[in-house]
This record gives sequence, C-alpha cells and structure tokens, in this order.
Amino acid sequence: MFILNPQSGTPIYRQLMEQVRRLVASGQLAPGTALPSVRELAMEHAVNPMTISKAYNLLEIEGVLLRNRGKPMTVAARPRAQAPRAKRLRQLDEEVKQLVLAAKQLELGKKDVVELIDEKWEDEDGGRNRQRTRA
Amino acid sequence: MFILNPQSGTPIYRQLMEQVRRLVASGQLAPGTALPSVRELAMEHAVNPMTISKAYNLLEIEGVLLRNRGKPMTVAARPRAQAPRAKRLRQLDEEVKQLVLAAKQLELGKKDVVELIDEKWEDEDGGRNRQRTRA
Amino acid sequence: MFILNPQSGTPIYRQLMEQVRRLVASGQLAPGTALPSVRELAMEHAVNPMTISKAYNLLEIEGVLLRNRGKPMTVAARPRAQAPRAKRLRQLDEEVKQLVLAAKQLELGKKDVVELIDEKWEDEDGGRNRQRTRA
Amino acid sequence: MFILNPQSGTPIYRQLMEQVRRLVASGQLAPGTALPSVRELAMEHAVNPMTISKAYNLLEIEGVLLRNRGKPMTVAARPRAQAPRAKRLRQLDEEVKQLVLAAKQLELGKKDVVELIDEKWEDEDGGRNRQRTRA
DNA sequence: GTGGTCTAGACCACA
DNA sequence: GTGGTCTAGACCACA
Repeated sequence: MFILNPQSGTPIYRQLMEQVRRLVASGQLAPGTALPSVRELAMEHAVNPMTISKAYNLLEIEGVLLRNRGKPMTVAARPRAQAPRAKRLRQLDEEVKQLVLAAKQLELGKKDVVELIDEKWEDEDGGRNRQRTRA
Repeated sequence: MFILNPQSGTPIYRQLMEQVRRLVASGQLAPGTALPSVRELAMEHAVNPMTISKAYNLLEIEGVLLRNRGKPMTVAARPRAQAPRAKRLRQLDEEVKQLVLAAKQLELGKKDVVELIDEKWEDEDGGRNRQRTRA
Repeated sequence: MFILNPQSGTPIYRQLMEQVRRLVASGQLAPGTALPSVRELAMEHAVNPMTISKAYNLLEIEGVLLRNRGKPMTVAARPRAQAPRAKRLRQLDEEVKQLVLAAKQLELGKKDVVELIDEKWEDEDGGRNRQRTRA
Repeated sequence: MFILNPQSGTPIYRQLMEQVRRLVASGQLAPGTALPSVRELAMEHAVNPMTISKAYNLLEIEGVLLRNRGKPMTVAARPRAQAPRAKRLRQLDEEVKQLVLAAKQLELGKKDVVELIDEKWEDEDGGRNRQRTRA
C-alpha cells in the first residue's frame, strides 16, 4: 500500500505522510477507512514503530487522521469525496519541477521524459517490477 | 547555475552533488571547467560555506571533481564528452518513479502529468518563473 | 583507545581515521564491534563532535565502518580476522621513512633510534607516561 | 637535499622548516652556508615560491637563518658546531612516539619495526630508492 | 583570491 | 540514547 525508501534523502515519516495525504486527497482512502496499525506497517517495512507513529501523529494534528482509542486510526471525515482536481494537480508541482530540472541538466528531451513516464506507469506498484505492457 | 531548496527534505549538500553530477554527465560541465568557489555559491544561495564545501569534498572523493590547492576546483577528466544516453536516462529513473507514484495516489492521469511537464518545461530556469508559452 | 593530538600538523579527523584503520587491520577492532559514540569521543578528547563525525563519515565511505541508524557505528564485515602481516607492515612504511630521514638529518645513528623505540615501547599508552623498564 | 611531500597532512612549509632545523642542529648545514634560493627550491619541488618563502621567513624570525640583501639566505652563526646529542635526541621523540603507536595498533612487534628501520636506513635518500645492502 | 579545519551550538531523524 | 545537517564565524595553508 505504501512505498517507503529508507535510502532516499527524504525522511521516512515524511514519505509516509505524503503518501497518506495523497491517497486521502484522491479518495482512495475514504473517510472512516482504517489504516494499517503502527506495528503492522513497521514490520512490513522493517522500520521502527516510532517512525510510523510519528507520521500518524502528525497527520492527526493536521486533521487528516482520527485516533480511536483501542482501535485503528481512521481517515477523518473532513474531506469531501475527493479534493478538487486543481488542488491535486498542485500537489504534483514540486515533483514535476524537480524532474524537469533533472532532465534538463542531463540534456534529455521532453520526449525522453514522457517515454519514461509511460514506461513506469504500466508498472504494478508504481515502479518496482518492470512489466511493460506496451512500448 | 544551481537550484538549491533548503525547505526540501533532501539535504542541501546532496541537492548540489546531484546537480553537479548531472551537469557533468551531460557534458554541460566539461572536464577542466572550474566550478564556482565555495564562498561564491554560499553567498548566492544564502547557505553556509561548509555546506557547499561538503558537497565539493564528497564529489572529489567520488572522482567527479579535482581539488587544486589555492585554485578553484575543476571537473575531473574521467568522463568522456558526455555519458551515454542510456546512462543518463537511468539517472532519471528514481525521479520518474516518484512522480508516477504520486500521480497515481492522487488519481491523476498520465495526461495530467504530461501536461504539467509540458508547462514546467517552458520555464526559463527549470521551474521558478511561470511563463507558459503554449499549452 | 585513541590518541588525538590537536597540536600536530595532521588534522584531528585524519589522525582518528588512521588509528581506526590500524585497529581494524590488526583485528583489535573486530567486524561488528561498536565504536564509541561521536559525542563520547568528542567529550573524552575535548574535541568538537563534528570533527569525530567527519572521520566516521569518511570511514563509512571507505567501507571500514557501517552506519546503523539510531545506533552506534560498527566495524564493517569485509576484513577477515586480520590483515596479512605484509599489508600491515606496509602501513608503517611512511612513518618509518620519516623517522629515518629525521634521524639522518640530525646525524643520529640507527642505534640511537632503536634505543628510543625501545624506550617508548615500554610506555603504557604508546608514549605518554614515561616508565622505562629496562635499557 | 630536502624531501617535501604535498600529500602528507603536514603543511609543506612546516616540513621544510623541520628539515632545515635538523640539518642545522646536526651541523650538516654549518653557520654561513648559503641555502638554495626560494625559486630554485620552488621549481625543484613544484611548489609555489611563497610556500618556500614562508618557511625561510619563519626560520629567520626563529634566528636559524639570516637574510642577506641580494644574496642567498645563510645559516645563522648562533649554533655551535652541533647541538648536544641529548637535544637532538629529543627532536626525534615525537616521530618515535607516533611510530610506536602505529606499530602497536597494527599489532606488529618491536622486532618488525627495527627491521623496517634497518631496511630504510640503507636507502640513499631516506627511503625512495630501495637499494638494500644487507638483511 | 582559493579550499580546509575546527568550534559552539541548534535542531532533526531514528531506535 | 544514536548519528546528520546546518549555521556563524575564526583561523590556516596555499596561489
């Protein structure tokens, strides 16, 4: 469900927060949905429970998640079905900017980038198993 | 020449290293080229000289830069004109994977992403001034 | 465990690196052994933590030490029990060369040098408390 | 006449100062003897003249050398024929201490060290051309 | 002018 | 508790 990369420069708890926010914004995590427990996630990703816990805590403070004593945390009700498209697009801005900068510095063309995206897009999990469907 | 973002999760010195590597890989920084001095870069980006110095240092250990006592550091000779396209493409992999993951989690389409790229691509400096030329 | 001399021309972080390398080469620091924490060493030698940190960092890049998030750094597994005698001898080469040069320039004899070594050898800690046992 | 190693941690000007002091202490550089010119030394060792100049200057301040307008610097008169043996021995102390520490950390024996010294001692220039005379 | 080393001290990520 | 990053600023070696 989540992809956490401890090697990446970005702190693990931030990676998790960002991904939860996105799944909530898109409605894939609907209000009321229970999240995996801290322990479960920690085990699955071989990460310290406190790291997961920190992400959940901050998301609760943000109002994205709700804490339910003795039960799993759930997605808060606030968000309507889905954040407006414009808002979700804005959440991609930073990522796109970085990618474009990287491509230009590598003297690669827009076409190269689009092809790469095309390629990754087909991957089951967002890019770990390469199983291209079409060129 | 470089774009450093202190807000980003990625440490500044790593951002700089990555960008130098890319410019060297693409041949935009040719072997023998002198890099901006530590102080110069530090001033320009309102960053501590030691932060720049750390990046340069690590790049020297990596063999990307050469130290010249009392004179500016230069790009090492090793790399031929330009790294092969395949290798440069691979350097974009991680960025693309992240972007695709983000888009999917936001339930945005490939088309949305490509449009955003299109948009950022036109920006003068890799993404700071928005001056769209065409849709 | 380590002897750091801030007066010496050699940067402190390099002195530390050299000593760690030697203890690892000799097997006195076995693979898996935890090193003293950055803060501990810094306190003990009245040195800035960043100085110690820099040495540890570079040793990690060299592959001598391993970083364990949130836990002390450890000696990497790579080296077998002990580096071969020949290799360890080669690590003394530079030191010996310098000493011989110094002795010759002072017009002292090989015998003088050997006596001095004999003398320092008996010292508990490698040369700080003079407690000669025999001539 | 001098051996300067830019790689060594020790600053070049200090290496030079130390060697001049030793040759003077031993009487190999007698009072009145002219030293090589700054330029000459700089050329020979591929080093910036200012570096040599700095060493000479500091040695003049120390009273070891004399400046002679328009003519080469010379060894000052102060020192008698040769510094007393005890004093010269003390000048080796630091070097010996370092060597003994290194040997112990490498788990090498006093005998190993003495053999190495024996070996280097035969070398013409203090250790660059290996021309052993005897084991 | 160049880069290198070090300090004192703040704050962060992770266990 | 562990190490990592960064700052502001001093001083050094070398060109």
